[in-house]
Amino acid sequence: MFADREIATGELEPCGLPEHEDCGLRLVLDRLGERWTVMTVAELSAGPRRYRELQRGLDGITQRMLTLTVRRLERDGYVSRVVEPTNPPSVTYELTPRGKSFAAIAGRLVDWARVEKPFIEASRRAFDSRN
Amino acid sequence: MFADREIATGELEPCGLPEHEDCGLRLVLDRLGERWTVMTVAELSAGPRRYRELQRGLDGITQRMLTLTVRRLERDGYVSRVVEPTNPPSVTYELTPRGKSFAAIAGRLVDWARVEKPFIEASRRAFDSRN
DNA sequence: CCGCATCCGGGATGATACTG
DNA sequence: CAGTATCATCCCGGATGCGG
Repeated sequence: MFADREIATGELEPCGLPEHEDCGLRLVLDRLGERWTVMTVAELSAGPRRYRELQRGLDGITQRMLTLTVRRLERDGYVSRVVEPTNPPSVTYELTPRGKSFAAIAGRLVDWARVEKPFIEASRRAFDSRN
Repeated sequence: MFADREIATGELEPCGLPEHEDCGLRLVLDRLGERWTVMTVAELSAGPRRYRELQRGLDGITQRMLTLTVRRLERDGYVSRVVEPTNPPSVTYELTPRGKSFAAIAGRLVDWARVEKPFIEASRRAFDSRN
């Protein structure tokens, strides 16, 4: 798993890198783990959005968290931020090619999660009643 | 994206659920976002492991975090935990079918991350020097 | 060998208020 | 409209030590 490869030594490197490091995984997982990232990417995958639009689409997000989320996505190159110097200013967010590629992966996760949800919940209940 | 579906209202529900909820996403992302989950699953995808084996495979993990990580994976049904009542006891961890399915998704993430890593780092540097 | 208990710091998140 | 600033809170994760 984790892509085909040959292990000359017979030792399997689970992450697939000789350095036995975490590859660039943290780089990606750090974003993925944050509360609003996936929902924000999902929202933007439907098309460019302005700040308030985005906020309305993300039920319960605060302005602070929205700003932080899009900033970090911008920093990692998932999202582009375009400012129109009108008055009042208009800021539009849009997925970059990398963002769209990321969205495709995230989409699989979403679909998988939707299918597994009831079973995971059942597992938790079973585990909790055992303990 | 996020699987094909029709939107009767013309309104796109980014997460794909009428409830405009986060689907079962949090359920999955809560695990995925945790620091050792993916590496642990990767390790176990190479085969069953005993506690210490697992720890040796996960460079830098503390016992506390290892225990927490496998417990939560067990609770959600990704991992099965088998105790041999020997002396001293022997505990073996192994991926369940759900765990293997999850590992396949995580594997895509790992591969994607490995490819994108240098570009993401470059994006960060560019962003940081702009600000 | 396997795992739990306790203490602790830092980052993630949230509530609220304010600004060009 | 599109953010900052500030304060409070929570919990992950690390360090350490004990127990079966």
